[in-house]
Order: sequence, then C-alpha cells, then structure tokens
Amino acid sequence: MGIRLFNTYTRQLEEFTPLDPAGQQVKMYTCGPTVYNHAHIGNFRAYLFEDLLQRHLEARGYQVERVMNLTDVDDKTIRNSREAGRRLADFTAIYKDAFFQDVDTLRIKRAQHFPAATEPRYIERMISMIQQLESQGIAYQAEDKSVYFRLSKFPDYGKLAHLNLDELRPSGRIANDEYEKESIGDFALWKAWDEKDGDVAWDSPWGRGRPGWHIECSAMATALLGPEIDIHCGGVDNIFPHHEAEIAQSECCTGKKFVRYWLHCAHLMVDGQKMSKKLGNFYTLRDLIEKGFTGREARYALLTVNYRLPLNFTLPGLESARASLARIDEWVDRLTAHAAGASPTATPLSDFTEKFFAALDEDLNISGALAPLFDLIRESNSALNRSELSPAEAAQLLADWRRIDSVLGFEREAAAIPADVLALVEQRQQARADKEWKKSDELRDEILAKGWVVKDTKEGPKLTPR
RNA sequence: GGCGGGGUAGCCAAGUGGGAAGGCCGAGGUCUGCAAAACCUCUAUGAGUGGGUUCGACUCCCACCCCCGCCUCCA
Repeated sequence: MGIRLFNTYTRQLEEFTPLDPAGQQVKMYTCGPTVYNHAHIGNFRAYLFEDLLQRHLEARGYQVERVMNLTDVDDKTIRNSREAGRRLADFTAIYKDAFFQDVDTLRIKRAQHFPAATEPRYIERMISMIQQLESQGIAYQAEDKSVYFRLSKFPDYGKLAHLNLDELRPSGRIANDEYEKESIGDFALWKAWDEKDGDVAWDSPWGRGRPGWHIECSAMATALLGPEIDIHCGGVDNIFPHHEAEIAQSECCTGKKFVRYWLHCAHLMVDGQKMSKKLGNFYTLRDLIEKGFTGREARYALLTVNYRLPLNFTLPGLESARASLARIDEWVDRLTAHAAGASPTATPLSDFTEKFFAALDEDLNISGALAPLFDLIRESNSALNRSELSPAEAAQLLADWRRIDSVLGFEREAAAIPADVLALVEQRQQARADKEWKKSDELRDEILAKGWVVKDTKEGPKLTPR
C-alpha cells in the first residue's frame, strides 16, 4: 500500500504517485520564511511538518528534491530594515543566518534549494513572467504604475480555497491604496516604487518598483522544479490568497497544471490561544532554548501532533516531550549496551516497525505511528528485564530504530564524557565495591554538579547528561 | 454572512458501526545499599449537549453549544 495524502484542492485523501514516470523523483516546493525577524515556533511547525513529509517519502524510497524560498523583500522586511537603519540585504542577511541556525537546531533537513526573491535571476524571471502575462492580456498596469493580475482571466481562481469570489465579504484588510485596480480582487504582480520603499527598487518595463509577493514563488518554483510540481506545502493561511495566486500566475504562464498535491498545515496555538506578542504567548525557538529546552525537545513537541490539527503548544507539553525522549534515550542505551556489537537477527518484535511506517503512510499519522514505537519500547524493555532478548535481537531492534529515527530525528546526540567525570565514576565504583555508601553518594552528587547523572544498572554505572 | 478545522481521562492524543491506542503527569508495587531507570498494576461504565437511525453509535444523520482559523501580501 502506498502513501495517501490529504489534498487541499480536492479535500480528499489521495494515493500519492509522483509525476516522474519512474516513480522515484518527487518535486516539492515549500513556502519559507519572510526574513524580517526571527521565525516563531508556529512557522517552524510548518517546516517540521514538511521535514517529516520529506523524511517519510525518503524512507519509502523516493528521492525528494525540495525547494524552500526565502522572502527577503516585502513590506515588513523593508519597514524593519529602515527602522534598523540598515540596507535591506544586510538586514535580511541577519535573519537568513538565524533561520538556518534554527533549522539546524530543530534537525530539519536542508532543502536542496533556498532561493531568495531578490536574487537577480529570480527578479529577471519574475519580470519576464509578468511580461508574458501582460502580452496575454492577463496583466495590466494601473494608474498607480503597479501591475496587477486580471482575475477575470482566470476563472479557476478560488478553487483551491473553495471560495466563491462573488460571496467574498470585504474584511477591511484590503489595502486602501489599491483603488486603482480594475477589480477589487486583482492582486499585485509588480509594485511601483513608493517613498516608503527607500532605496529598495529594481528597474522594470513598468518603471522602478519591486515584485509582488505571490509572483516570487511562481518564479522560483518553476525555475527550479519546472512547470509541474508534485507537492506544494505551506500553512493554511497561505491557501488564500497566496497559493491561489501562485496557481493563477504559474498556470497562465506554463499552460500546465502547477501542483498535483497541495498540503497545508494547521495553525499553532499557545496556551489555547492564537500566539501573539500582545498576549505574551509569542515564542521563537530561541525563547525556548533560553528556557533550557533543546531543539529536539521542541522538535518532538511540534512534530507529534498531526499536521492537519491545530496544535496547542504549552510549556508542560515541552516537559512531556522531554520525558518521552528520555524514555527513548534510555531504551536505545539499553539496547546498545546489550547488543554490544552483535550482528542483527530477526526478532518477532520487528513488526512494530512496519506498523510505524504504515501509520505514516496514512497522511502522516504521527500519533498512530508513535503508539507502536512505544509498544516496541515497552515490550523489548520487558524482554530485557526477563533476559529473553538476545544481543543479536537487540542489534536488530537498534537497526529498526535507526530506520524509524531517520524519519523522526529524535535520537540524542552522543555527548563526550569528560575525563574528570569518568575518574569520579571510577572512584565511586570503588567506594561502592567497598560498601562505603556515604562516600559513594557524595561522589554521585559531585558528578551531578558536573552535569552528569549516574545510574547503577545491571550492566554497570551509566552516565547521562543532566 | 460564506467556507474550513476541532471538542475523547488532570494534560497531549489515535483508531473504530460491536472489546476506548499511545505519550506525559499521578498512585501503588517489583528491583536496588540508596537513588534513578526499567518493568508490572491502577487511573474515561464513558466520548461538548439534545434528539434520531440501528439488534448495537464515540463512530452514521439532524439540531444546538463552545473553541480556533480563512474570507485579498500571516506558516
């Protein structure tokens, strides 16, 4: 059985088959950050969902070519860079770097391409796409010198979001400086220079200005992946109008169906409410790190709720993630100690692994996948307690775990134990052998003070970072 | 007003027209010099509310309540 994914366009679970005739290559485009600030954990929830999707596809044998764009020019980047008194490129460079650091902290696999909107080749491509749309009578320049997409030329607009455009209610968010448009729904392809733009401008056939937001994704996606893409992801808030606009622009330019599977991730909430700076429940990844949490703990907390469900993020939830990871760590450590380099041999417990992947096949049902993992942990721990697991079987379970973790990315990074700590452990072992319990306990405290927890197991003392 | 998503134990959460997964927390126990971990046991006679269909409903249908989101540049 193959992978099934929920397609926003059809609102149905669909069997996934890539466009590639060989059924191997998967082309995936993911909307990335606008680099005007540190990305917040809601942004990262989307990127983690995309990471899970990529990793699962790869575990199932696909080769994923993924693009994530960086929006480095828009109202917010311009505004914030001017407030900071820096050139736009210098300003966004700070947040691009920060973004990649955060991506690494969360163990998100790097996409092959991270195109930025302001790269000359993409600006050129956006301009040539707009020119093409203009020659087709789809784009027009309004009195304000900006260029707009003539929605009346693309009847499919609204189909992704399942919106009936005639029934749209003006929500007050329609910018009041866009009265020059032929129709209220027409969206900007090219924005004429404005005083607020300062020195941010490119020359174009329509005068100086900058690209609209939507066109950048169409340009970068088709430039890097071609006219047809297998999977396009983003947050639900991108469905309308951003992804509708992408479809309209791309399909009018290429004449081909732009995207075959649209996947959208639900919003993150914090403490039951929408995350906002006003409510004081706004977190960046860095905020969590400052509170003493690790990237993988955040990864666990943000990844272990199905992507189509709203995720209520809480600090107790992070604590829970920490405890769950500790259980996995302990289990891996036990298996490693027991396997002791033995060659893997099949064990009846291995079928849990198939259940894990089968659950992910079903629209990335992560909860359904974790259940058999924890079943496996419980049963193999129990077998170890009863001395009913051979080293070869332990080695097999470790191999199974590595397959599972290639998707989860949860395994603890090995930390080198400092020599002085090892020496203290030696001393403590001697004290214990001599039944000098008081000295032994003092040494344990001393080791703890150095950041390590020592546990006496059947296999001898075990050290874990505090 | 239109269109979506959701309401399952203290918290997070899955699947299913017929025994309510799993994780965290909590309680008791086994083990241990002690501790920790691990393991075992316990923790929803009940699924937002009220109806209906059915031999049987958490699951299907209807109504209502509540939460969250989108409705023209928010992941």
